Amino acid sequence: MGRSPCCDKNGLKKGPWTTEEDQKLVDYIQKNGYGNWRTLPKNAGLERCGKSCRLRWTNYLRPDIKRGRFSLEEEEAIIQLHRVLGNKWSTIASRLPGRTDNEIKNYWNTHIRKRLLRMGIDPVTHNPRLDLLDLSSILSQPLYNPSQMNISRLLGVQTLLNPELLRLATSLFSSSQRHQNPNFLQQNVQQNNPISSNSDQLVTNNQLMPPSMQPSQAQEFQTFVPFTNDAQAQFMEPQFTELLNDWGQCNELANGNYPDFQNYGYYGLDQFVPSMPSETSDFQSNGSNNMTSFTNISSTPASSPTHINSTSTIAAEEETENYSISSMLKFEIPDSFDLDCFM
DNA sequence: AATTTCCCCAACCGCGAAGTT
DNA sequence: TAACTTCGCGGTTGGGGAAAT
Repeated sequence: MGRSPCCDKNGLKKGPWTTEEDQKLVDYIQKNGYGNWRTLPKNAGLERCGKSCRLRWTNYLRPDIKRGRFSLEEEEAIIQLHRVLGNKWSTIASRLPGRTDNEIKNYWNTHIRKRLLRMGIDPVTHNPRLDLLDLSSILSQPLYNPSQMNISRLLGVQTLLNPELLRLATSLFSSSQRHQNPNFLQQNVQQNNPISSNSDQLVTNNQLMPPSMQPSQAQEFQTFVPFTNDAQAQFMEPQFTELLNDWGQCNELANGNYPDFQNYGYYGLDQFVPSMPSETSDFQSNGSNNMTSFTNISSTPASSPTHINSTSTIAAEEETENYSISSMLKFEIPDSFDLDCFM
């Protein structure tokens, strides 16, 4: 099918809309509706193309548009929906009453996406970024051969690799294991939530996460992240588990109390927040699984990545935002881990 | 105070899908 | 079935304000 211009552009105005134009458009639509965008501008007395009128109406003038900042709940919903839907902005917008696809897209690109990148998370896949560490090259090296593994070698490696990168590798490996096993997702979802058994169902069930989310709904949202420590461990190759054990010992030797992270996967890594001493981190013990854990608290600056922008208001804003993201993605990069160079 | 740089977001553009003739 | 029209989506741009220098 041949493309056709949306309208005759000769003499048609472009650029920002004036209040007079807005009023004309609103008045016309209130009286006549918006059946035919092509003929609408002429009938409404506007020197704009129909496309411009439609955009102005749907993105700005529509009476049901919500104004102002995105709430925490909305932000969480966007991230969760984006995880499943990708850049389907219109579909995402349909789950967020009062928000337009354009608004959500802008918010994603200017706020959420940047923060995910800063946290070392690929905003497309929602997984830790592969370019942070070429895991395959590591695993293909003789180092990966357990028979050749020893602490001294690992210590040598540590001079080349940031421990946090190694931690990322752990989660990446676990994630790749999950993808190689087609039953993994369903198994885990069923383990976590016997009601919902596939991601489509999850999306359908989450039209919009309400501001005051019920526990059951919260659980349903959480199943978007279908990783559990047990299941994670189940799919880890024994050799790699051994490798992780060694790494754990290695870190223990080097840094002191380093928890054994053989049971940590993508989901559980947030509880294994860095051995980096953090004066403001809330250190606590998780009695349910005997694993030492840190919990991120929104009021703990150290839980956030290093701020590029030092403005206090923005910093405070990001504290909350980072908490929002990290608490959902169950993944975090420590303050001292400079990711900017990877961006 | 002036200039530069950075960032946000409203608006535009190009394309494909769906509908119509 | 093909040609054409309309609509809607996602990516991109650039004007303007805020922040930094």
